[in-house]
Amino acid sequence: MFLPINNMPELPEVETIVNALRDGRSEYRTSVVGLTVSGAEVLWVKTLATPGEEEFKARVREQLITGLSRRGKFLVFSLTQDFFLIHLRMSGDLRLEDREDECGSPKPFEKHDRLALNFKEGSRLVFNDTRKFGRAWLVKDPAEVTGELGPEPMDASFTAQQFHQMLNTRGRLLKPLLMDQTFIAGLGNIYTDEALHLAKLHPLTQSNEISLNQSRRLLEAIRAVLTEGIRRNGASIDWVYRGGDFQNHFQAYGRTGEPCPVCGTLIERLVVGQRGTHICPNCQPIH
DNA sequence: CATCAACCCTGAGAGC
DNA sequence: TGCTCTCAGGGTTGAT
Repeated sequence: MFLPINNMPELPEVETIVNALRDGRSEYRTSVVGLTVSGAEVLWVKTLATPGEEEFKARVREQLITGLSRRGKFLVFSLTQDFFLIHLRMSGDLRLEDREDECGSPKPFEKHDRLALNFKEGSRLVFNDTRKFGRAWLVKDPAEVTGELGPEPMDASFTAQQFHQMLNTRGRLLKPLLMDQTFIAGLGNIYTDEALHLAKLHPLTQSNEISLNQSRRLLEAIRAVLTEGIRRNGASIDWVYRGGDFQNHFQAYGRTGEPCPVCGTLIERLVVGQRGTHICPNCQPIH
């Protein structure tokens, strides 16, 4: 059975990293908020989406990190003059570490390190990304990057009625639509499969055939799996995000051929929208 | 507007 | 053992 070695950060993983990095918890011993950038190092130029390397290095210098938040799967660092955004994509990860070891000699970069912000305080934030899919932006307005994103699923002002309306005004297959970041922000392959299983909906259902009750159930399921992901990460970021036994908690994702925890029927794998998809054929019948 | 395939990459695992 | 081949993943882009 295929199990991800990589992080595959979705909304809960990004939320966990943002909270830990902002509050100086878990492996991040201090907060990044309050640190001042003294310089930047670009180890893989394509990781930097915008601006170009030289402008980035010049512009980011002397800026103070005043805040850190999340929008969809993007980390959004507020700086004195700009916003610095990071998308971890498949394999991205962030380290906050001292630039020197115990002996006072410069700490070398690790394999797959792509980008680093050095701080006046002596530490650095390193973006490590094995598969090079991750990206970073330095922009005046975060909307330049996140402007097209759909609503935040955990936003309390986002209602089932709105969700139902959105589903019904599009004629799309349910799973690809949920993974479309301009439709709703933050869901990836894992949490989409989990939410559909919990809501007892088939991924190939037409979005405009979803009833108000099903929309309500689906939104509740999305919130439940995201909340569970956040809660578990919050309880134990290291083993969750670093790939411990977190997959044991999934009901459908990655469990091809294993019994559905609800009814015992064997989980099946299909491909929907070019993505590996896991369903219980009994709990999630095609309508 | 919706769908689909190619692309960006690496490393794990299979087959030989 | 070591080689080659296939495949997984999120999101962007361009064709239909």
